Amino acid sequence: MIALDDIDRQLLALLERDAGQPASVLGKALGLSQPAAWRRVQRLEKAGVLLGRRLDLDLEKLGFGVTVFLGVKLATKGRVSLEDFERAVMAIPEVQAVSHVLGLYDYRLRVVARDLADFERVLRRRIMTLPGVGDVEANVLLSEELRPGPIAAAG
Amino acid sequence: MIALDDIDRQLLALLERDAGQPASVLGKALGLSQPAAWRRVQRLEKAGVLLGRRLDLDLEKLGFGVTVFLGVKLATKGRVSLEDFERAVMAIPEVQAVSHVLGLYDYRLRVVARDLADFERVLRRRIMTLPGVGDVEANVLLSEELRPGPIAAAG
DNA sequence: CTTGAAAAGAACTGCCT
DNA sequence: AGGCAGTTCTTTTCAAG
Repeated sequence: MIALDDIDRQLLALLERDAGQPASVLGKALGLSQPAAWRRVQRLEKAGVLLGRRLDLDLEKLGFGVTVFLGVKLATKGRVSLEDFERAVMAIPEVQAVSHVLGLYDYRLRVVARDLADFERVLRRRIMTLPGVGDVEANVLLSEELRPGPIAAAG
Repeated sequence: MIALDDIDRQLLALLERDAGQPASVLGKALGLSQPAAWRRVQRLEKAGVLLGRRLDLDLEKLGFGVTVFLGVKLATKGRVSLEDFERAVMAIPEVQAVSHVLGLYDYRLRVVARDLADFERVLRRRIMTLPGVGDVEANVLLSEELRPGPIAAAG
């Protein structure tokens, strides 16, 4: 954790909404000169707070009409099982996120597919055959609302 | 859905890894001139495939040490209930994502908090008191691996 | 921490193939 | 569709207060 002042927080809040803004625009909004705003962004990057910029894509328009959240319980949970499972699950291209969690399930996966038929194929051929998989629970995504980031809201 | 050729796909795959790359670099990697690469990016933005660029932040370094996935069942599920719930849940700053899903739960939430004590406060005071909330299931995030995006992997 | 200037580079435009 | 040349704007470094 690093020391952020109010201006850093405002800066991150602005960038959370649109990471493509030039330093001149950020500076104007914050009452800073363009180089001053630029240096703040640089400092946050070097401090490892700002890891990078990612694309926001329309999955539907790319042909991925189905997103499913999976909860996965492992049948066997030794150290080797976890590593085997993680390696195998990351090799499935449709798996967008693998979260190791504590609770009723051991892993939460975010999986994309062209449609439900395609998802069934992935589930039966790839997921259910993963090493050590026990119970699997699925939630099909209907709609989603995302917040720009934690600073803008919870500052 | 829109028509993308191979070059568009390669372009998106590159941008998924780092959305801050200049068109000159993208062009070099694709065997195109800088304006040609730039025009492709513009076209994808106007087509609505590329929605924008988002920040990738280190939540730990920002003081959000805890992330929890919540599954929420509603007790009453009329049209009004869903809308009431969605409006109320989005007003909680710690809630980073609200996903309306089909399955054992009605909603999946992604919640951040400073620590577990802070999370308990959010859960008891904000989440459990939401209109219409029935069963709630929690998974505490231990670690997470994200893919850069669907194109790089599943093309 | 700021300004202002200057150089380098990226974005954008128009014209041409 | 792509390339080239030129203009505008941003980024980046530097000198200095």
